[in-house]
Amino acid sequence: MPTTTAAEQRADAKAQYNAYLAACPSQQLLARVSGKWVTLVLSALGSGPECDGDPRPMRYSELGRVLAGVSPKMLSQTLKSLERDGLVVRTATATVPVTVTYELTDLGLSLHGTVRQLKRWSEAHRDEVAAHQASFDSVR
Amino acid sequence: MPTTTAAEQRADAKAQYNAYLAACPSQQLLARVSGKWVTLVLSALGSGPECDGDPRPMRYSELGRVLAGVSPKMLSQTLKSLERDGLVVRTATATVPVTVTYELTDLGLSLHGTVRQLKRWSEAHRDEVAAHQASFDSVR
DNA sequence: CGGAATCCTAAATGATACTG
DNA sequence: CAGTATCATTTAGGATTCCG
Repeated sequence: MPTTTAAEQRADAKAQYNAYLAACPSQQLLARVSGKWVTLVLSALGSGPECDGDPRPMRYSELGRVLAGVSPKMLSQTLKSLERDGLVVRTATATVPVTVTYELTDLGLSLHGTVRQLKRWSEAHRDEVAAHQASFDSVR
Repeated sequence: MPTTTAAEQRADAKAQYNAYLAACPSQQLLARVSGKWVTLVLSALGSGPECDGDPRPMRYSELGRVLAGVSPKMLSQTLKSLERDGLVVRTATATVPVTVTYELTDLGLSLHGTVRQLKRWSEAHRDEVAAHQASFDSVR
């Protein structure tokens, strides 16, 4: 029996996939940055709780309140990854109950600008997309 | 036994989350549009296989080749959702083995422009992010 | 208050085989 | 060629509990 079957093909596909990622390396960063909570946190820190204000530092619990429904786990996780990427800074003040605030860095602000564009696109074309969906579904 | 425990709290969280989505409705579209394969397909159709060319129609199998590693399932699924959203058009020609091509619509092109910006951001700041990650990790 | 650790569920994703 | 159907797996996400 030849050794050329499923295992090889799988390895091959992986290799090709990695080759594609190597060709478009930004996809990896893009993927990391496109996460659900990443966008939301970025949005909150960049636009304030009202979704359209100015960037300002926010506390952990405040973020938790604004992004209602987020579990502490996801919030920590997201904030930590953003801090690791240098998009936010964490500031801990040693008051009696500890006070921790998160704020966008310049890098984070620049990304927020881009994300904001994507958000604007979403807002601008939401009706159009919805209309397409409706007509598509009605045919089915 | 009171009926106020896990189930209620879960429902409550859901409700709050929905409330937040209602406040920022574009997040839904944003989330749909930020999917891994969505970005990749959009990229391929918008920039050609080389990742930096011009938009042009591509065949199903060609997309499968370019996005090496994608399963037929994910490819179909992604293409169908994009078609449903009105971002791509599917054209089937009744040749002997069927020929099917996918192409960006104007709407899809406009999104591709925005995604391209995000990609550019990723490319431009990749080193910076990597540096931040490295220094962050070295402290830990 | 701000998180870390643990356990668990559901959804996304993928491999594979089969059909028009 | 262009998919669909099914099953296995990975992973994201979330509830809960405890620590500094």
